[in-house]
Amino acid sequence: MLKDDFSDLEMQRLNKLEQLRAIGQEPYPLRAHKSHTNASAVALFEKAEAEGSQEPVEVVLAGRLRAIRHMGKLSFAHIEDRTGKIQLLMRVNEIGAEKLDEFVRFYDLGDFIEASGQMMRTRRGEVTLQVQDFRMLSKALLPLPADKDETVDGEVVRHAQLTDPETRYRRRYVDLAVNPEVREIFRVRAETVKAIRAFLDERDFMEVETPILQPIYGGAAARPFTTYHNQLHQELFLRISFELYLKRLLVGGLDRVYEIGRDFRNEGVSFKHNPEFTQLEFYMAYADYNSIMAITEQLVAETAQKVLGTMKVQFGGQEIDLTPPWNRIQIRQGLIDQAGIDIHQYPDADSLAAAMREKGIAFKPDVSRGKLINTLLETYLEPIMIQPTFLYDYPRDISPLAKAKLDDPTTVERFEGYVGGMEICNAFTELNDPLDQEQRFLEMGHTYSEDEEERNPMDEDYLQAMAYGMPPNGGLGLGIDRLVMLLTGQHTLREVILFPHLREADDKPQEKKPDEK
RNA sequence: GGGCGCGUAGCUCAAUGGCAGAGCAGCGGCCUUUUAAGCCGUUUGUUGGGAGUUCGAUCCUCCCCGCGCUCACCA
Repeated sequence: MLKDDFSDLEMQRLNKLEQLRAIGQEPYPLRAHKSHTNASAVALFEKAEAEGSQEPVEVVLAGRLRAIRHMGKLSFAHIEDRTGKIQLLMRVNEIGAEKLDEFVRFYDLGDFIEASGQMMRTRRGEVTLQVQDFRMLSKALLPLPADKDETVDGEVVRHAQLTDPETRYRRRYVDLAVNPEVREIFRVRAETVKAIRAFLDERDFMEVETPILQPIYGGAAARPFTTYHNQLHQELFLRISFELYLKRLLVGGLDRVYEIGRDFRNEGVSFKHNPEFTQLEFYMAYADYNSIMAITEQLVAETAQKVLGTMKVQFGGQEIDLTPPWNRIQIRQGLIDQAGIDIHQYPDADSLAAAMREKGIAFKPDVSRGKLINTLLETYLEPIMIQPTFLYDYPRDISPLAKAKLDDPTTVERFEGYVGGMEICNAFTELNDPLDQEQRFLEMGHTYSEDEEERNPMDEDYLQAMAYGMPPNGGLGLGIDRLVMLLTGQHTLREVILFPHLREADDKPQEKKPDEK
């Protein structure tokens, strides 16, 4: 039972709850009767004040008790709702000794209360609700972390703030309840997604939903999560991307489609990787990677403007200017400049590997030319792309769904967008030639060994769809979580994902799982 | 998965191979304009879990759990 684990502190609160019931006060009443938000009550009072009105401003406010200061025959408190905090003043003159005593004895920080009365201004000038009556809306049995705010020269200084990351992520509700800046991050996140939708909707894109449980996964090089449908006796994969389904829709005449949703990748966790993450993908018929580049920088810049009111963000101690046009670096030229290697002089993996070895660059042996080039990108280019940059023209062998360049069959029309040294999007002129696509699938089958899980399986139905005719198109995948990191100045995905993945908390240490060795 | 670091009261953090502490929160008082309210008094704990060394372990050693950083992985 819940209360079996209660500490003395928590038992005290439970006692208070029972005492409230004993005097006929329901600690969890069915309904509240809040008439104003805290902010609107303040605004209402200030307006009346400005107009010199003598009419009392009567309101019913509700919120969570965040500060209590008892002073004998009166008590001050602050309650907080979604619009902020407001001070309550409870005087024995208005509410009577019995009611004041009730507040002192049975109400704790963290409780939700409702209070009615008239707005007034204290001697110190704070707009305050002078309480006529109040009641419990919800008794909190567990105490919230005891933070306290101090105002020094107008700056709010937080004391004893909840900072332990494990508590913050595992009990995000507590984190949100006591850390307003965390609530702000998720407000920005919600606004970001809203702005992206608006941007695409305005351009006649149609939002769609495609399968998350897929019989064949594809569209990215990643290991999938697997699951099983009991009735159908079918192995299923959680999608690693939306790509192949969205492009099928282009075949069906849906020229502009997008989806915002969750991808799942069974890989390591890091500051920029979470096993499930939110992705935007859109596909646009009759576009190519050049037009997608232009739309992408516009999308990100407009979103920042709408959400933050500026296209300049602070990230990693640097100011990043998202205003279009972004930098554009062709991979070959970028590597000539930064690594001193012209990849065109090394048409195969062996020769490129030799050149890299000569320069003392560490790399994994026995990988494709494309993967070697990718290593070069990560080493030489990624870290320096702080200001928004499109890196373009990728190796064909690591881009099986992108169309090759006319004058260079080893290179495809693909770009990735980097901001703050972090990849935020990936796009290409989509391959729409079914025979070429089939060839690519076959090549992937050779490039990756049978047991490599990021090997993309041949998707026969996708090929068939393409064989019916797919309009030329460009598509984009953009990591929403990473974009929100950028817009909120956070340096780990965990800060922008409400419930980030953590290892399972084990209350009974020493006990190994049965299947563990 | 590897390496490094961390885990002490509800929160933030001290401490020492020898009785485990402070502030806030809590509890009991005083207090009618406070706002980290103040003043007086007072309680907290399996020092993440287990084992070992030791007369004695929160401290040293080992194992386990969790978190963080980092490497690997991640077109």
